[in-house]
Amino acid sequence: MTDEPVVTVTIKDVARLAGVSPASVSRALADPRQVRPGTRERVHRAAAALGYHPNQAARALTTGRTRTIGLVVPDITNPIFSTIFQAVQGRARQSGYSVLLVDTGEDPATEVDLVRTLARQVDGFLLCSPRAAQEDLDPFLRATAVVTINHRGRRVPCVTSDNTDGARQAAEHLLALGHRRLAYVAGPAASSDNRERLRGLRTAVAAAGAELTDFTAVSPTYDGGTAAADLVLATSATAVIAFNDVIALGLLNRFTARGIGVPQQISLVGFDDIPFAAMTNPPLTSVAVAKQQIGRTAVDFLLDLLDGRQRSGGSRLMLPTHLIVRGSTGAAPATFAD
Amino acid sequence: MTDEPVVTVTIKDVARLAGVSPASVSRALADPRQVRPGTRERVHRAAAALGYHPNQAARALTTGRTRTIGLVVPDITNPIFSTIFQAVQGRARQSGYSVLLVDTGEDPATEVDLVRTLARQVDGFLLCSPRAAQEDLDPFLRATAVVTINHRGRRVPCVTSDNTDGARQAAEHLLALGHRRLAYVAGPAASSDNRERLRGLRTAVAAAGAELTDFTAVSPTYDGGTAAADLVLATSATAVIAFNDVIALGLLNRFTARGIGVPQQISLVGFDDIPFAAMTNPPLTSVAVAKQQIGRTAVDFLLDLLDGRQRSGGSRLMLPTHLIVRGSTGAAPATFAD
DNA sequence: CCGATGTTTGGAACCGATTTCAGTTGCGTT
DNA sequence: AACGCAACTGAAATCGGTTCCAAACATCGG
Repeated sequence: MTDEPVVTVTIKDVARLAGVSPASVSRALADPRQVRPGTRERVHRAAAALGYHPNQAARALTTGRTRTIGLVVPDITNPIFSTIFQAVQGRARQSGYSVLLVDTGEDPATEVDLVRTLARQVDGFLLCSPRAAQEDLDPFLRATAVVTINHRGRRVPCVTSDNTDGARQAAEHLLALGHRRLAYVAGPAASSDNRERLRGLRTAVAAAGAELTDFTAVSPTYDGGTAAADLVLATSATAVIAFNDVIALGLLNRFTARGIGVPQQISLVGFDDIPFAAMTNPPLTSVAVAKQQIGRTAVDFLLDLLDGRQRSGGSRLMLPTHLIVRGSTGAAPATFAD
Repeated sequence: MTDEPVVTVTIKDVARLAGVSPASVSRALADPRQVRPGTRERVHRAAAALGYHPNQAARALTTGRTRTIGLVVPDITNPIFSTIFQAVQGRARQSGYSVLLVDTGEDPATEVDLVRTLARQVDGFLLCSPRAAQEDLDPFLRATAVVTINHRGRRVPCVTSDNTDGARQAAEHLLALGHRRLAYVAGPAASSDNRERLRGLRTAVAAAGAELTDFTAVSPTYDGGTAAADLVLATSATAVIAFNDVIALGLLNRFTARGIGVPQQISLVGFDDIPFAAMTNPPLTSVAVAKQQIGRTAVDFLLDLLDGRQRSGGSRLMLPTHLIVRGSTGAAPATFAD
């Protein structure tokens, strides 16, 4: 109807058109109960007519809130993180927040650097699977609200998955299939997910009197997986658990290329249950985590923190995991004695 | 060394410590040539000691620049877009810009809505594979700088891929393998990529006197692909080209589930060459696009626009594509006459 | 009808930077 | 030593909102 403004329309323009002061415009828009119905009406009409949208920078300056949250992930091309991003964005938007996505490229130094420079631009951070040491991040986080995802920090709200139990499920599944020698292709040492997964495996494997070897992948990526494949094959393991699905896909690809049958000769389990896990041949058995809920809850925790709300039970949540059995796991091959 | 500030440190704090005015601090930090070496030195020392980082909101208010760019994508879980994000973030960071990522969920209405509400918070947008109609977006973009990716707009800078040629390469590859009946599983109608790919196919197929059927996938996703698979099988096509790799993976999965041999019974080609394309069984033949360069160039174009620079040759770039032949394409099956 | 109370409202201060403008300083000339 | 010019610096205005404060107004009870 009216022409869209080419120049920016400010609160003063609205005030002038509505015949009130800027203060009243601000009030009418922020909390309608503070002004008389008639005034409110005129202000809203004027704002709509001019297509007024408050300047976020100006608002941020007085309120100290940017209405932006930073989501820090190691690698957005890993579907686990892009899925979490979607959940985070969805929930954030409901509360009028935007999401500044930060990809650290799996590099702890970059992570620290980016967090430092962005700390003033966001109201809070969602640190997803941080790779940097807690103490390197701490200084910058003192002034900024933080919720960690996939990482149990000391006094920081966090939402995590029950990795230990997920690992247990994976191990017991394999043990039940007759596997006695398992291998774990680990992820980043700084990842608490990784430590917990390893711990879960160790416990279950030890309880069954079986054997577990572990390697650390050069990186938690597809290439890291292909590179680790030969190391795994050099052991006599009949089943491999990978730190995540992306590594598992790398392993699978190299195994197939080497003519090693999966699961005939070696069984394979991943973590995260990314969509692609179901698309491979054979489809990948994987430990599913509640990606959507992780993202949503993390935002809720962060907003609680920002608004000074307290959670009964504290802002710490551990979500259950569950094993999804697909075609990449099968009975242990018959071996020549043992 | 010094304690990190718990309260925010402003330009005044630095000024006081350095014994100069806030104005000089601003100058010393923004453009060192404007102040005397001695002053500059004291200011820098003071800023470092206090761990001063300028408040972006305050800066944005005066300068009118937020130093943030918005990257709008249909679906960040599609690796093509997450890879582009990484390239964009990398280049943006070099110039001191942050990236606000916006996932529209493939929905044109959401896209328009998000662009509208965020237009004031970013210096410019990178519209990646927009699904909304140009005229719906236009009003908001009049006031904001825009570069489109994978979309040729009328008077908007853009960086695209040579889809027509990529499609031609794919078609000719298949024709050379003896296929005479091809099918195209299309993407969103609003996508100019889609239109160009279809056009490229039509031209090449027509020139060879072969046949092309096309369907539109319900959505350019894995599920869209699996759903389209049966439609494709209902035709007598011996080769399928999918709008993108994600659809192709869905097709592949359903074909395999139906016991249809790829490429023995049907050949399959995707677009984008996402990393997962190489991991499937058989690995997917795909038309590669220059994801990294697309992202980088788009940022360059946008920054040029923001800084009022002119590009010789205009800010329009079309990058070459090339077919990567893998295992999902093979000779057309021998048919009972034809 | 008046004072007390409560609700609306506008003026002005403020958030933390940048930038204009004018004043000060330093330096090279003559 | 005085002058002019350039380089440097600080005070103050400004960006566009929010919010405190006090004034204006309306409402109510006595």
